Amino acid sequence: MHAKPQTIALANTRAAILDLAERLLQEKGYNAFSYKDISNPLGIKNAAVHYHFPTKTALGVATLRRYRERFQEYILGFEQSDADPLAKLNGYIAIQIDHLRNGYRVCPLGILEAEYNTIPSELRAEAKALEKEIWFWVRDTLAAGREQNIFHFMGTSEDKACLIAAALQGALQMARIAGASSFFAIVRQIKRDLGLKE
Amino acid sequence: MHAKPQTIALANTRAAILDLAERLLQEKGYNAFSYKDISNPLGIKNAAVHYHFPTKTALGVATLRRYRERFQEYILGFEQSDADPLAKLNGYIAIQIDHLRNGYRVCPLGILEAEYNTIPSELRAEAKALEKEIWFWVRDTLAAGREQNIFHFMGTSEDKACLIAAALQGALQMARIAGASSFFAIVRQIKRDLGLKE
DNA sequence: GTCTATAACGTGATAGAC
DNA sequence: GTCTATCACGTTATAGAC
Repeated sequence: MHAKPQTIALANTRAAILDLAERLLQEKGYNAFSYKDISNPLGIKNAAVHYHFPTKTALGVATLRRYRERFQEYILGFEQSDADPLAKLNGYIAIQIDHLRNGYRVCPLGILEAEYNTIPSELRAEAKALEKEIWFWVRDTLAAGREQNIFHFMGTSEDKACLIAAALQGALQMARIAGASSFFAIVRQIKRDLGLKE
Repeated sequence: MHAKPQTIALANTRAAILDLAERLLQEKGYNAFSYKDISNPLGIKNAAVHYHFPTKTALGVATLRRYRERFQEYILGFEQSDADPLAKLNGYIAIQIDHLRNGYRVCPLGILEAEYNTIPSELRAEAKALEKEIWFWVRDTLAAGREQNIFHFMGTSEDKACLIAAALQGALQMARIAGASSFFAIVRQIKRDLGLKE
């Protein structure tokens, strides 16, 4: 039996498009990237991109969904290894640091929230789903950490999860203007406000 | 002596354009609003907008500069009335609540940071100036509040100012997806983490 | 699957009349 | 100061050949 080269080629191109779309989304925003920004670097034509993703909305949705699935796998890894809450928090922060170091990308959520009134409803729905998952996970991690006397804070873990998620999202954006040091200042302060040792 | 009607007319149109541009900037972002979005509601033609602001860059810069000057006047009012640090912090939060209640607008800084890689350098410079002013003022307010035993927190007021500024910025954005309640959750938590009574 | 070619539209911007 | 008219360009998207 022979392998099916065309199927492989499809998967590769598709994945390459999604990789680039994800990067462009985080670097420039949904409105500010075009099919040309995708087809040119890949050495293909915009019609080829349309073959894989008929509309820009479909491309955006697929990009965000893949990002979300990757996040799910990431946190699943923590559950399977019985990681402690601090390791989980550090893991979430590590994702943001990765974005920061990778060309000052911002969280896709932050971009889509900023552009919220101008993006298609399908994209909004995907963003909502991602936001919910992140928030649930941060909240549970904070609650578990407090129960184990690792984190110390006043108020509900719901409120604290909102604060930390929003602060990290804002931190990545702020870093574009104020530099990477402002991002790390925020991470330091988040940890102090959880009663963690420096 | 007669008044000069044409001068007054100019000032009115100019101000009306800036009002609308500011709203559009905070609601849709810099890239997503057009001259048509401005001229149509005002009942004028796009050429008239170009008369007052030759380029979109000039319009964006003027919009942001006026926002910054208003902020300067706002904090000057606090200095002249010898307001205490808590009143100042609440004043800053009140600006954000005003944005939230006014059609889920976000902080202009947040929008411009998200679009940072796609906006003209003149706009970036204006955003930097605004960011600096806000940060200095929040930092000084936090430091004074700690000295007066009103605020209580670990770490430097520099770090804490970064955290609070980023969190409020992220809170306005998050509210678009998660609703206004998530914004107020973050405000509550910020105050708790400053050792303020509920 | 990818190409060429093109459609249909919106954009920022300008020239010149009033 | 505002208008009409127009330009040059970039955008998403489609039809049909290969």
